[in-house]
Amino acid sequence: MLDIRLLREKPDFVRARLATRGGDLSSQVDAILAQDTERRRIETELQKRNADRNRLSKEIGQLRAKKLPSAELEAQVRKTGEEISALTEQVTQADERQKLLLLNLPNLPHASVPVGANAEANPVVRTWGEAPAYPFTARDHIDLATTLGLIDFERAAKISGSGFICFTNQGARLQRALIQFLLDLHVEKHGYIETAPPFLVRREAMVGTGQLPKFEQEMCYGLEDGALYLIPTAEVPVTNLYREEVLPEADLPKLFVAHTPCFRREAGAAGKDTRGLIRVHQFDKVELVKLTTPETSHQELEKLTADAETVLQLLGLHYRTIELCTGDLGFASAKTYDIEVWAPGQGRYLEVSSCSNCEDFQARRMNLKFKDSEGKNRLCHTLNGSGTALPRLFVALIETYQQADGSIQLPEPLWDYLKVKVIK
RNA sequence: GGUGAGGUGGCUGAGCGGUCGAAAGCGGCGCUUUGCUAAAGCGUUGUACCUCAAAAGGGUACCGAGGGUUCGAAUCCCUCCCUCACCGCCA
Repeated sequence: MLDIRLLREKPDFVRARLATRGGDLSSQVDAILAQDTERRRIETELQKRNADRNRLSKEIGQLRAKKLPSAELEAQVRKTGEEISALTEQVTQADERQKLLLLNLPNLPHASVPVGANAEANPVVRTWGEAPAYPFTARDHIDLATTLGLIDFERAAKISGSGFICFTNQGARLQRALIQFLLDLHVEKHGYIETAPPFLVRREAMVGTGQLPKFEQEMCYGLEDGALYLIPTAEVPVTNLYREEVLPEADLPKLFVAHTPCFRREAGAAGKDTRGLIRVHQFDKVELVKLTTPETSHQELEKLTADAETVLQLLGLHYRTIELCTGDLGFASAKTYDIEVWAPGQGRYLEVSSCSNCEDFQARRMNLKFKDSEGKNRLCHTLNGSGTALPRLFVALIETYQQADGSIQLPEPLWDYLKVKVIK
């Protein structure tokens, strides 16, 4: 959510920044400003009426204390009370309209973000390693996993439908080993605090991080009773942990790592990546979240991205890091790096991590603040990034380390976790 | 799921339906005293929003949330949320 004061004071700046995302956001800005003017007009009127009532009621109290008649004033206040009820209703409605409009407006891209129309304009900021070459035709993960008995696609679909997978045997062990490896890495080497948050959250939490209200249909699973939502990412519960709190500045930055399942409808992606485990409705992910001051957030984003990249470096997986241009930026993000790992069996890069600085966009929605050195309460900045998504890491890993005989020669960091060096 | 207790300012903790944004204590900040510290004394100390060109000033709201009663609600009534305790059930 953007600061309404910024919209009021620099509407042209906001319009210009939003325009770089593409689409018609200017008319939304106009609608918000009109609504804001109207809201303030009614609110000021209401406050005057309230002041009247307070004053008159006090007078009535004084008259009564002196046993003097007060019926006339009482009639007057009763009338004022009716006006107040009507105005209060109007203010509530105006507030709600304005809030809804603001909640549906995306974040401003950071000034450093390259301007571009879509994903084609995303610059590659660095590349690590090289795509491995094979003296045989590289097989894809579906082939490998099925042959080795690592994943049971058919039976998962039988019980849950398409888009669900079941890791089995060494496949399940490999995923568990990866989770353990990732958590240990981020806790022990990168200084994150491990958290194991709820997988079901209230609506407010989803609104706080920006999944709602805009993406209700496309993205999220809600429970029938409407009270709780299945998290699409650990970003939701973890970023919201300190919502509605004022943190001491000395506590920042706060660094969290969490392993959770993620549940996604993927309604907007029908027909894409339907086979295999590239795009599924439920997957595991190790997520990194930071709560910082505005002064350090962009530097923390660089570190967070580097922390995620370390995963791929340690596992010896070729990857590239791209920066999302303005047209490809997510709703809540001011700046995002995507990390894409090479999948030899696919012959393409797969997004395994998306590292974003949401600046104060989420913090304003969730009322997350810190007390600065001068004692003023200011909004925190929030960041998140995958460290990393499990299924796609799994894909890249087995496709990269496949041998001619279809076995998987695991990289050294996983040996202790999996207790074997080769999956065959 | 059942029963009971309770949710007040940074914390502890008062609060008869009117003068309560809220006593008192602690903590924080400032000043005085002091060579320094300690101690003491005095003062000050919430958030959001509206108004104002800005500051100053003025105003409104907020005592878990939302409704209701009333001329007037922290105070009375209802619903919900949450916390704590005990019981039941359960991984």
